[in-house]
Amino acid sequence: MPMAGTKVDQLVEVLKALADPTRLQMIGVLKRSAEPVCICDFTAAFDLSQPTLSHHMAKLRDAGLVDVSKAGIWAYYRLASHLEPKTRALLDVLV
Amino acid sequence: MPMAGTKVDQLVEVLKALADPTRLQMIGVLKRSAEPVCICDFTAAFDLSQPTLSHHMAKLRDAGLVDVSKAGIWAYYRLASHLEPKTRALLDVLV
DNA sequence: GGGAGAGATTGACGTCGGTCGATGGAAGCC
DNA sequence: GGCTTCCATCGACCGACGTCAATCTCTCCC
Repeated sequence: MPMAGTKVDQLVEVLKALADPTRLQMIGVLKRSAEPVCICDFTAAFDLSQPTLSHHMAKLRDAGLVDVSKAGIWAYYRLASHLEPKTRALLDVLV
Repeated sequence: MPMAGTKVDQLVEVLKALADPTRLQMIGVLKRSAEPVCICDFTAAFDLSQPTLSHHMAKLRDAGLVDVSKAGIWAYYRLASHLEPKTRALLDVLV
């Protein structure tokens, strides 16, 4: 089943979203966490500015890897619930 | 088993090598092909210059994804035989 | 209303990455 | 030796990317 079902460009977009140390670790945190995570949790864990982390999270969101739900002041992020099978398998291998 | 065994940076290096349409398709060709493939085969398949394809192949080689063996004028590329389990699983998911 | 806090957006800067043309070997053939 | 072929390397160009400071938006609470 060689590259069947998913177009190359779409797969590349997911890979590019994951091909960054910060974003890969963010996805790892989200995948291991049962609870949604807010940006402020990441600013405490990573030594990066808040805009930078927000930018990384936007990349993950654009790639369809995470869902966000705003609750009051906070934005809660979690792993996307409707991941494609190939993307899901990819994350299972990676983190 | 969250991110166990492989350091994040090493994993990111592999992901960056795969996060390009040309290289992802090159890996697909190599993985599906029982025979080693030379650069000239890629120049026929892709609409890119020979230096560009050689550059992409070097990236795959630096990431440890492919092996090369020179025979006379030709350079034969194949999927690396000593892939890490996680990398192998990654390629099985992708292509 | 006014202040405070969380997060997104903007603008800027430096670096990295993909691409090409030109050049440089190395091997085979006349 | 001289020519051709395959591949790697170099230099250059340009767009994309990661990062930050500054600013904006929105919500909550006094």
